[in-house]
Amino acid sequence: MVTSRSRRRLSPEARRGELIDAAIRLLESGKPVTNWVQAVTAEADAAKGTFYVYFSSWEDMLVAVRDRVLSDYIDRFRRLAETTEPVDWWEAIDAECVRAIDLIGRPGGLHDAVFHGMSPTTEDGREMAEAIAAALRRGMDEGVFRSLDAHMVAMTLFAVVHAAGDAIAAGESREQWLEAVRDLTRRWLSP
Amino acid sequence: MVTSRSRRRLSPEARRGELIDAAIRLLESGKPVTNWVQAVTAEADAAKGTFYVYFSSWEDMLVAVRDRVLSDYIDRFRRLAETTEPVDWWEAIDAECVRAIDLIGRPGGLHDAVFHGMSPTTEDGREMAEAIAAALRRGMDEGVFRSLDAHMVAMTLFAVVHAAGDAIAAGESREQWLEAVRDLTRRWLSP
Amino acid sequence: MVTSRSRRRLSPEARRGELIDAAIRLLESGKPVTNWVQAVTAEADAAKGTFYVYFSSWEDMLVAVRDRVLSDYIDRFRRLAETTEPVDWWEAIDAECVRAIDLIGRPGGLHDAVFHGMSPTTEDGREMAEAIAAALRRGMDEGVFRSLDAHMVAMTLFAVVHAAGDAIAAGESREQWLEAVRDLTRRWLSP
Amino acid sequence: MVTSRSRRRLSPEARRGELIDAAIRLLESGKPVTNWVQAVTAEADAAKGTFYVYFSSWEDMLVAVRDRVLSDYIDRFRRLAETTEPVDWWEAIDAECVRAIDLIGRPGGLHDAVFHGMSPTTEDGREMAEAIAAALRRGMDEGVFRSLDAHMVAMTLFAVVHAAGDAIAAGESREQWLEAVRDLTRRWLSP
DNA sequence: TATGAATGAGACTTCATTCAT
DNA sequence: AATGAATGAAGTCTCATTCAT
Repeated sequence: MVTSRSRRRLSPEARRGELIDAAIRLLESGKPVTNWVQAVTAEADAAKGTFYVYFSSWEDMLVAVRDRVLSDYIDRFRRLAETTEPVDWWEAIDAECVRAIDLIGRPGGLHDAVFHGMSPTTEDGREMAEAIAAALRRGMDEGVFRSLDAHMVAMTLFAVVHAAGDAIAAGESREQWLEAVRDLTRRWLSP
Repeated sequence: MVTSRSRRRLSPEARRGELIDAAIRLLESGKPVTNWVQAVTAEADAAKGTFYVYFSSWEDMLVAVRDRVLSDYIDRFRRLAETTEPVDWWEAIDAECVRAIDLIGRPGGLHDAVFHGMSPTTEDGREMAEAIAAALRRGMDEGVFRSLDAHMVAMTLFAVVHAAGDAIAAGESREQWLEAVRDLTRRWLSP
Repeated sequence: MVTSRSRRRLSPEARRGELIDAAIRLLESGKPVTNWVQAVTAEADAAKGTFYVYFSSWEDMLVAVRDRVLSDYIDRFRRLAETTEPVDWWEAIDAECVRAIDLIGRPGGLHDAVFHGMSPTTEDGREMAEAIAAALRRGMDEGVFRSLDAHMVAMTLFAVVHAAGDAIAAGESREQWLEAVRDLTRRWLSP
Repeated sequence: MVTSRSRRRLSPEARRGELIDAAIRLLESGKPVTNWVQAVTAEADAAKGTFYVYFSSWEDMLVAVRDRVLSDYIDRFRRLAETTEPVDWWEAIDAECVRAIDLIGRPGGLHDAVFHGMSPTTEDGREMAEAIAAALRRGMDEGVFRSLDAHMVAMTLFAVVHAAGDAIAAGESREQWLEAVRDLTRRWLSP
């Protein structure tokens, strides 16, 4: 298979983006990969050496992937925490849970690569937890949620959502798990 | 470093046990290890080749470690589910949660090595989940807990306890997390 | 599979013989074996260590196997060379060729283990070649065979027989090869 | 011994060639080698890992060596079989025998590595045997050789030549063996 | 004599990373 | 900026051989 790729000159931004995209694609595909650097560059139609022009190591790439995946979430929670519009907190929390469960439940190793070992000690972990906690705090302030330690609620919620996603990925019923999580949050967070 | 170790002849059982012990010790220590087989045999005061007399690969050892760690739990839950004595279900659930949190919260990679990727699809995962669910079911039958899908409650509880343990391992307050989990279970499972 | 074999005390002769038998059985079986010492002792229903009571190394065993297999041949050729009875040399050579071809043609790695690398430089090789040559020399002396360098004829014959055996082992027609060898010897050795 | 070799960047073709050359050199040298990959890369002034860029295993390399060594032969026989020029078959067969005997007789393990176990079942074996047989068939058609199964003649001839080469490598007289083979072919193949 | 648990040198292989072009 | 050939440290695993019992 001689895919004689000729030198493709791209802007650094674009090339870096293509590599991250390729990594995410592979991570999501769930195919077992051992030789990551080679697999990613092949997928991105770039040469192996090009990888190291943009990332200093494989760990570095993983950080980039995590950033990309999380920034979406974090942004949305920040907006929730900072908006001046009125927010339907129950609807918001349900929607975010579903969204997260579906991301995690998607078969493939993406969420694992992104979340595994992501404790509140990591930079990313803290940022994510804080964004969620900030939103929850507003819901508590407005009296919609019971007053609890928002940080701990955020972490716990994250764990629950994770479990649901895993179970769904393992073949259990999505509907039942969504309902179960909804039931749990209602019981737990209602004043 | 020639630690000219003399040949120690042990019964297969004993030697296998020593190797598992050594593995658990290292896993718990949290020291970063890359070359596990060599590290474990060194720790167990055995030769590298001896490892392969008892385990066909590192994965195989991990299974043995998991078995060892889980069997304790599973036994206790089975006893709860089968006893004819009256059980104080709230006390039981609290006690088990504390115990689990403390195991997981113990610094080091043991619980991670044992539990990571342990979904209800794995043999061990299913066995554990079932043992917990069976106990919960009795609590529900006796009307102490609300009637819910015991399997899902078990999995979720496991995730929550895991999160608590992780947080504690990361330095957060044990007391506050224990209290939070207690509060969650009360709210969630009370009829 | 706990074949709890209890200590079987055998005369050294008998035990050694059993081990050689087992080795030949395995060699003949053609099953791919990597761990020979272990395979042979298992087959002989003996402990691994017992092997080294009778053989100083695996090479040593191979020598014993070779001796066993060859001694038969050598004896027969010696008898041919030394008998005072009249010999039908054409019949004798045909019979020996068939016998050798059938040994070699028997599927399995025995003949390979025994003959591979057996050049006239090895002790065994020289002995075998000499025995054959001695018999041929008598056939020549009696005028039945053409006068040729008996040693070279022996070696060449050996090679031809080997090729025939291999071909048969590889699935070609035994009858045709036997006939071809017979034709070759007639043409080549007739005065 | 730190032979701080600097990085030599070669075209894949060139590097692969150098590795094969090195392997042939070692094979011919007859030195006992256990760790082939390491020995070959050292000989080729390359790093161990480089070997696996071009060959997936030592077996793979052996195939390449065989191809290299055999292609010469096969080509020559094919040409003989296909030429429209008149061919002096006796001269041709003598020349090829001498050539083959000299290759095999060259001390060292090359021919052994290449030919051992090369039965007519292997791809290469069949190809080689067929090329020889095709040439012989033409000699038979032209009435120079007696009519025989060309395939069997080819295999047998191969074996005889092999024996001669081995004997010469073991120190016997080249002249006598060449003469013996010549005598054999004359007797056997003349109409 | 017999056992089988223990050994460790070393073979094989992988893959993140480097660097000459 | 881009390439891809080259590297070698590091890991996994095998198996003939040893030796305490």
